[in-house]
Amino acid sequence: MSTAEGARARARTEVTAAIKDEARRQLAAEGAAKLSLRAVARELGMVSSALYRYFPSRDDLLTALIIDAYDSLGEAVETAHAAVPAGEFLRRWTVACEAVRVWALAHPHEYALIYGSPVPGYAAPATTIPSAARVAMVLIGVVRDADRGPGLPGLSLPAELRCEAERMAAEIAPELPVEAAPAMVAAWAELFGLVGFELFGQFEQVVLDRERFFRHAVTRLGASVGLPA
Amino acid sequence: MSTAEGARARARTEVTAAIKDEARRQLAAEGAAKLSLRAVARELGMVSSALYRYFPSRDDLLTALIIDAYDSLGEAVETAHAAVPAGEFLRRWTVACEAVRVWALAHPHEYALIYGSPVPGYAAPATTIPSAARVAMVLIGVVRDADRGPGLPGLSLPAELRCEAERMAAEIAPELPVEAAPAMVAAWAELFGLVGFELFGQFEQVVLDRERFFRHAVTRLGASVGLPA
DNA sequence: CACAAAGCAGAGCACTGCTCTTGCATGAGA
DNA sequence: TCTCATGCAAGAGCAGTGCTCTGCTTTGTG
Repeated sequence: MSTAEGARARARTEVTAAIKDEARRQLAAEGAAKLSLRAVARELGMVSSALYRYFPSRDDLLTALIIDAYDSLGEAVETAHAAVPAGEFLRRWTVACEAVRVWALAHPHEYALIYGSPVPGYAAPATTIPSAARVAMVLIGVVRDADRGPGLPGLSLPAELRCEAERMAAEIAPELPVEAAPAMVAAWAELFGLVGFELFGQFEQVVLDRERFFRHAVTRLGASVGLPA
Repeated sequence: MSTAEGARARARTEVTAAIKDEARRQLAAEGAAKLSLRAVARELGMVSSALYRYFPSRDDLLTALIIDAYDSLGEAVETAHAAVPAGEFLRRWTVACEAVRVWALAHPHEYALIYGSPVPGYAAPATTIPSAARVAMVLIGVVRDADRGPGLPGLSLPAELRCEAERMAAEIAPELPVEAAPAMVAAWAELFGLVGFELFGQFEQVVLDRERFFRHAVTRLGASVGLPA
């Protein structure tokens, strides 16, 4: 009665939030594979079956955590990027990329949840797409602004890819020059390739000064999508 | 007595191979998370506890499969690459990259096992390193040969990265020019970023003509490490 | 040929996700 | 204000998991 939604509904959202919090704690501590509904329930002082009133299955709980992780990463990147003056395109780009890396190092298990191998038999529902796209939107925004501003240098685009590039540009970033679309997607993949390799141990005994190397790589990446130095 | 190693040892290696084969079958069918020692034993007509005579734990079985997967991928890339004339550097590069993609699409679960998120609490032993390095060795070989041949164009290398680049070059590819080392590592990460994104669904509704896009991306990648067109 | 070692089966432990029934407390309408 | 339906938690139980321990049988070898 204290709120418009009624006491019952409010209690429900509170318990739901508490479950997600505890699940996130266990996720950070042990990883997605060891996330157990029973353990979450135990920690919250309830019985395991009670959790199924809030999440119909373990996968649904994971989906909720996935969306939260995408949003957490997206917000981190957006705020870091927003602190850079709009005219410094390359710095906007590198700062956004570095925010991805910093977030990933701070939340390795959540990163693995969203960018690692998908759980078998689990298909991420379409609900996750908007949250998942936030990082890409920031990167696209930088290139779009640079294109409107000083003008992007013409990127090469072989004839056989023209058709696909036009579709890509039309579908994901209508304001982007057609030539930039494939380069953007490739840069996007390299960014997460770099972060994933560092996080998942592939750089062990290969790259030691990770931060410096990463900064160099994303700077080159900015140039590869046509950002002026 | 029929062989030098003795009948007992031979039976042991045969059973070990049978276990790995069945495990690989289940891995391909259901993914690493659903690989169950009991199911493997059941399919082989033995009891679960008997498996522990061959693999001390589930993780040890996974390690064996990981090494096999790295070797399978490495061999696929090596043979595809060997079919290209030594002088066509860019084609050697793209063929090797495309072999990675083809293998990954044919063995998605094994790819996820070696390049996806690591199992929590599981650290890949150093035994896996030689097998894991085979793909990188092929790529390094192409750039090395191109450098000895027509000469690689000078890649830019900021002063602050010089030290790390020298260490990287010395440690992983002594014959490589120092300037090429960071570019190689970045290209390596992008290659697996691209393949991973396609395999793990990140390209859904973003890239449709995957093969064409991939070919374009790895061609650009070859140029980025200095290979002449 | 005898013996020790290797391999096997089976029971059992402590878990997991998930389902079903039962009983209780509480919020909402008469 | 009282009643009643609804939301929720509890607990037992099912089928499965990785892993261990105890005996028993097979088998290669000195």
